[in-house]
Amino acid sequence: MRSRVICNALAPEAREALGRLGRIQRYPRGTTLVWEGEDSRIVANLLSGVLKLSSSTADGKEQILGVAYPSDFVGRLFAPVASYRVTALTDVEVCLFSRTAFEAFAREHPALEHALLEHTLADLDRAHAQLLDLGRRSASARVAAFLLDLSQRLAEARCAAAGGDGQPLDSFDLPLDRQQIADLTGLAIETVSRTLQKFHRAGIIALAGRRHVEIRDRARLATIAEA
Amino acid sequence: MRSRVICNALAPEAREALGRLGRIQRYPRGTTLVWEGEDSRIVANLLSGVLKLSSSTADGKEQILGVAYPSDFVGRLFAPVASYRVTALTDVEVCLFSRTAFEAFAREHPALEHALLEHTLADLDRAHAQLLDLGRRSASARVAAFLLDLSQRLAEARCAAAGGDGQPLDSFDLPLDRQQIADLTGLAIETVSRTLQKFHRAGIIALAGRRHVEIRDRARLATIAEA
DNA sequence: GGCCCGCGTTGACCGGAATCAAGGCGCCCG
DNA sequence: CGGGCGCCTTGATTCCGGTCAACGCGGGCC
Repeated sequence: MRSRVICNALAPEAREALGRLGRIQRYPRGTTLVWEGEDSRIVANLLSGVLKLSSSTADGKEQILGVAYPSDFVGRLFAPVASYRVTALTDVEVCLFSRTAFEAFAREHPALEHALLEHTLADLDRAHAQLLDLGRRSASARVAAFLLDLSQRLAEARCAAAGGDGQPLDSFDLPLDRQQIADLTGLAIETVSRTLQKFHRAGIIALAGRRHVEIRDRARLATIAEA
Repeated sequence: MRSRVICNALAPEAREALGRLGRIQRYPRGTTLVWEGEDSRIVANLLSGVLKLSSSTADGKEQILGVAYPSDFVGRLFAPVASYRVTALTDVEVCLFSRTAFEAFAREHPALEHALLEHTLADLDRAHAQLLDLGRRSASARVAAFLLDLSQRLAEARCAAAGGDGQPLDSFDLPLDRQQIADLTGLAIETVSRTLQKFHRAGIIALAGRRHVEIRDRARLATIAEA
């Protein structure tokens, strides 16, 4: 399996040239890096931490479109305005590029555009899965699917960073608070809370503190997520 | 504005070479070209007609992930299995390619991969808009948004084919029946029917026959779609 | 270590859309 | 032009999840 970091598609010298275009930047939890509707001037590679990509209705209800983990590429290439907001869910470290400079560089390096294409197709697959969830699944199924997806993606991010084995994690801290889980799953915060407690009482998961989760019965969770 | 057909990104000789890889094929309405979960062996360019891309839950509820119009590229590159079903909503004419042959050709032609990237990013934008709809909007807003989007995309497809001006159409035939609109908007068929009748009684649209729609008050429809 | 703020949980109630159940009627066929 | 099938509409009822409201409690801060 190839690395998930897009710049690894490049030869070492090209990678170094790209590195010179970018600059490392840190932001504290809660910072919004890009607002929906504003000029799309930057794109970024997420080095550490977790970002949310979100959009909202005119009357202020928010929907999280996706969550980015370390090694993910973030930003909308080839569009003058950003169509979603990008916010740090944890302290984050990103490698920022000027969108236009990055685009020009990509034009010169087909391998990079190829990697971006594969990455974007994977994002599209995830969006499709989320569409099925939001359109056709119950609250329980959505929360179960969220937990399973999170455990998988945290494991992948850890793998990309530290060379773990990519097996899903059974015990982890939620990078999202209850409201954010609600925004991701298209539910109300109370429904998220009730559903998590229901899983807890059923012995499917364990909850400790506000953020810690342990998956105790992955198979049952998967069954619930299917329906 | 560049053409929306991806092969127009190529120089004439390359376009001809690509043409030799593909073959034109017609299918009657209702044909499923690709099943979800089966080997992903083909990709295609839609020449005429309308396709739906859909996925379903274990218990059989369907969600339409997107609808493809003439000039759209369809299929999942770089994945061994198809993640969604592709079905003809009308009689269609497509230019079919072997997925692997197309991929190899794209590797040799960076301009094609670039066009595919832009196309995929546009698909992702549409999926994001649909996520906001399904997660956070009422039945009325979803149906209104569907009608507006359809009128826009039918106009674009007509533009790509016949050189129209790309202005949204106010009068058109629905390529989808009520059940398919329900599957696209994540609603029940009865809710779709009731909502359309409500718009009709309010004078926002006119309905004639089963398929014909005329948008009479686009501004009001847009307001409803926003909420 | 105690206090307090804000996130999370729980309960009561409500409402929008799903579901269940009949008809109506457009449209294709003979 | 008439019949009948299948799509569509309409109505009655249910129920899931949203909303409103109050309380609990974890964890940060003094």
